[in-house]
Amino acid sequence: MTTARRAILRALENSEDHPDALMLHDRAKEFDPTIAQATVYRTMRLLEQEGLVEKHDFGNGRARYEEAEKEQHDHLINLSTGEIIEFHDTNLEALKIEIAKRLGFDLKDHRLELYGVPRE
Amino acid sequence: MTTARRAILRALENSEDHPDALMLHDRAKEFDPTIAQATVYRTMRLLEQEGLVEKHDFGNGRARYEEAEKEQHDHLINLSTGEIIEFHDTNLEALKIEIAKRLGFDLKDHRLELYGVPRE
DNA sequence: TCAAAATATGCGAATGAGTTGCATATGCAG
DNA sequence: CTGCATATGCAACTCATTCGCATATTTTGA
Ligand SMILES: [Mn+2]
Ligand SMILES: [Mn+2]
Ligand SMILES: [Zn+2]
Ligand SMILES: [Zn+2]
Repeated sequence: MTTARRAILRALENSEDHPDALMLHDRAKEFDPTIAQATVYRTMRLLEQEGLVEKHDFGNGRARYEEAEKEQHDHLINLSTGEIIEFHDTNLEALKIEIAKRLGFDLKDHRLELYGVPRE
Repeated sequence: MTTARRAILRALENSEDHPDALMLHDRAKEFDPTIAQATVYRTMRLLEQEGLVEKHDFGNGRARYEEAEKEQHDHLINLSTGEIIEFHDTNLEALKIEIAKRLGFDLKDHRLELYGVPRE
């Protein structure tokens, strides 16, 4: 456990949004001003492999991250503002598993994003 | 409508899978041997913007394409083989719309991929 | 049918997120 | 403390995709 890693972990804990690696780099600098981007990339890869972090691709070119501990949820992206809204739906979870099963598979992972505009 | 574009369209029509730009380039060469990769990229971007093609990211680095649709479907990726299985579920479609509505949004787009391994 | 205007192409160079080699610095076990 | 294992910073690299530009093809419309 190094200074750089502690800085990144803290940056992550303090984040309520879904930051990308560059944002995390900036935020981690507050705790370790000399930290390099490469270290952020390496650390995020490590954390993801260890299952401590979830990596998302919301289609803006850069991967976005969040701590894995939270309860299972999916995301709705507000196309007007870019805001990311988290939601959880039990029926949906069950349905995903059931669909996989119907096709002869055990569901190991999934990706679900909804893109919408606010209802006027 | 140019020779290059016709070649790409034909390559796409003849494809039953979800080819990436490089695969399409190879396949299009059959109809226009001098076609350049840049043209494939440009044309796919155009087709996507026109809504004639759907672009997917199945997490292998390269974007995958298919004709915009036959009928609405989602994808299950067999993690053991990489095979892509298409499926359609009415309940799921309805549920996605309903969830968006519940959150105060009109659903404009969505992305759903299931990743699974064959049940033993 | 033809020439000019409009568009698309091929090529190679550029981009940008992410990765990696390597010399140095840091962390940790003894 | 010391020594070895591991992580870091930096710069160079990768790889998919985009772009500039000179040239070629298509389209327009007289
Ligand atoms: Mn989820
Ligand atoms: Mn779909
Ligand atoms: Zn989230
Ligand atoms: Zn498909």
